[in-house]
Amino acid sequence: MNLEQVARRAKVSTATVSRVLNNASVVKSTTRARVVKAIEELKYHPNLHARSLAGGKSRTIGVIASNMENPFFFDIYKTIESDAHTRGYEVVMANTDYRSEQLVTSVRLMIGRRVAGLAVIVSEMAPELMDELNDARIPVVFYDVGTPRGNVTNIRVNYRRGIEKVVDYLHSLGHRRLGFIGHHAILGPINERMKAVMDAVARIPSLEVRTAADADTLEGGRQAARQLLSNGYEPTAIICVNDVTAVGVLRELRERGLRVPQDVSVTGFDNVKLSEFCYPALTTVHIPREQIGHIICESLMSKSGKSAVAEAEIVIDPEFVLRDSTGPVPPGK
Amino acid sequence: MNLEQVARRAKVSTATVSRVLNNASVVKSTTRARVVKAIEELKYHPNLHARSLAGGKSRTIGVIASNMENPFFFDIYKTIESDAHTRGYEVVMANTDYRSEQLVTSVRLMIGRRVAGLAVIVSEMAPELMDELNDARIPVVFYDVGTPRGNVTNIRVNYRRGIEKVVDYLHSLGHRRLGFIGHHAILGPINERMKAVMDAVARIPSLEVRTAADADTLEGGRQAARQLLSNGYEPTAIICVNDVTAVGVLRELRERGLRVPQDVSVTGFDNVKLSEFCYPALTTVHIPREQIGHIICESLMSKSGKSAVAEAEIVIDPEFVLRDSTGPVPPGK
DNA sequence: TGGAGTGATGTAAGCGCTGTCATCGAACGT
DNA sequence: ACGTTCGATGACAGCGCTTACATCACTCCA
Repeated sequence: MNLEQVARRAKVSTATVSRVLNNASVVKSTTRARVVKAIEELKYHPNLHARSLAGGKSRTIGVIASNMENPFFFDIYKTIESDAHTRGYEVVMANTDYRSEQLVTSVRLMIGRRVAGLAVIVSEMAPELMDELNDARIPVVFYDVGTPRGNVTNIRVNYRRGIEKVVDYLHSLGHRRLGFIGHHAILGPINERMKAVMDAVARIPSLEVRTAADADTLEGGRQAARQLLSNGYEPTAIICVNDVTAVGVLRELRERGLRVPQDVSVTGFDNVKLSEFCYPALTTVHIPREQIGHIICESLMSKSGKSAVAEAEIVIDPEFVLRDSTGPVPPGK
Repeated sequence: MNLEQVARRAKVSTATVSRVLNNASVVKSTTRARVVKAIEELKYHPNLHARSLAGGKSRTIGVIASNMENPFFFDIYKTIESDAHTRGYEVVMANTDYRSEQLVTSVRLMIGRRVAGLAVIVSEMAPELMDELNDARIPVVFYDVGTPRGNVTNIRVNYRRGIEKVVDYLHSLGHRRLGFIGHHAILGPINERMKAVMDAVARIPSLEVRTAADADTLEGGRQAARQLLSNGYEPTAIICVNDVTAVGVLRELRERGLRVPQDVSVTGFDNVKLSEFCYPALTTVHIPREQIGHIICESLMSKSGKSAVAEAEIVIDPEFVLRDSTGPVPPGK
């Protein structure tokens, strides 16, 4: 079922059918009606591949994230999708699961699809891959990628400020022995986030911190908590890299008979919906996901218009959110 | 950057480049090396649209779900994706957000992309849309769509059995006044699931039930609970259509000072990871999402091979999972 | 009355691939 | 020495669209 058959049935040329499909106003209304009728009768659906190929544009934007299971990323995705739709764009998503080969595959897939723009929401990305993307002349927006290269917009969260707020608050409650739970991608002193944590703690001499890591899933958080508490270390407060992980930690503590916040305080990061709904509700740091989604989409759209916009860095300041999972250090600890 | 330029640089024909790209073994290794070199030097990425168009196949399968935010659907999606990848297929996803126009749009988009197969994981679908899909000759697998039409495989969960197990268990604990929390799509006596609930309750004369609904989100569950409890009704047990909703209900009960399970019992459905991690851990019904994902993928693959396989219905029997959110009816209730 | 202007439609050349068929040189058997 | 076979490669016709550009029938005004 193709354009030509529709054209034949409506007794017009393929160009006219194409014009009808693309809402060109030049078509006479009686002709248009004939064409529409033929389309319906034949149950015709335009071939999007042919369209993209012939038109030289795909009207599609790609979103690559490291873990769509985490509602934080999904919220960003949803905003992008909604914004894109209102502008007549489609969105294709790819999940990398924190695997760098998967990231390479996904990026190439997006290039192959000739997406009109690409949002990359992963914490780590090889410089060569950034170059590859840059050479493909695809407008790109990074979220939270350490050191971007090329003509891209990079959106960063001031993680440092966020973590400082958390550390300061815990310190004000009298906590001294802290735990930090991250995930593979960010553990290691090279990582910006990891450094932020270490620096925030180092500012206050009386503070001590140990770290543990796993993927940012419920189960991962639990495993990491187990690991953190396994070698006799008894933190009075545990800082988590995000809310999902924190919920996993909450469970492990419960299982060990440790009450939150009476025995141990726990903090999350992101302020996803779940952080309000778990028990106890998490003290966390809000990151405005919708705003991030809007910025990404807008930036992508403006870039695909002009040829070469100067690269930009956008920094977002997170807000501290006080809930029920934090409390004063237990007496005698 | 296209095939021709690569061919020119490697001093071969476009056909040979194409053969290299598609791993045809007929190419002499020295020629292959020249081509690979040219591809790398030019940073060439094949245009997937052209490939699909010329090849007449897309090696892509589509997945449409009503709410990817719910980990239940996402788990199915992930399994499909992983299975598809091992077979060299790509996956594109679409989220309908329970909106029927969005479903129509998504289905047409998939047809337009000429996907090799399509999984539709939504509870409700207009018959005309099913016909449209059928006419497009795309292999389709439905999950949990009420009354499928055309040459499709339909995977159903024996919801009836699942809900009976829940109702029977609550009855055995002495509960009489029940609440059921669904979501828009399933409320209304026509719906299979709704009927299952009503029938399961009707079997036992002493039982009474009232219903409330909202979307299957944390917030939606909370709203629905509020609605259910707003008009003086005091159920001693609340059955939820899924786990996410149940976690929302848990929060509302906590806010009202009602203890679970001492004052009110709550049950979920699906047995997503979160159901173990929330507090209290949910008594629920397990639905094997990975199995469903595997079946979907396999069915799709086998269909795209043969021309017309007989339609099939696969029914999955759910299992009752006892945890901490259910207990005996409070004395005097 | 004739040419310019205009609105509606047709013609046809690609877009970047794949896949069929043709070609060509080398090795082989007789 | 000559036809045969075969492995390796090239030529080229599409796939189903979009989009200049051409065309054609009118209308309008000098």
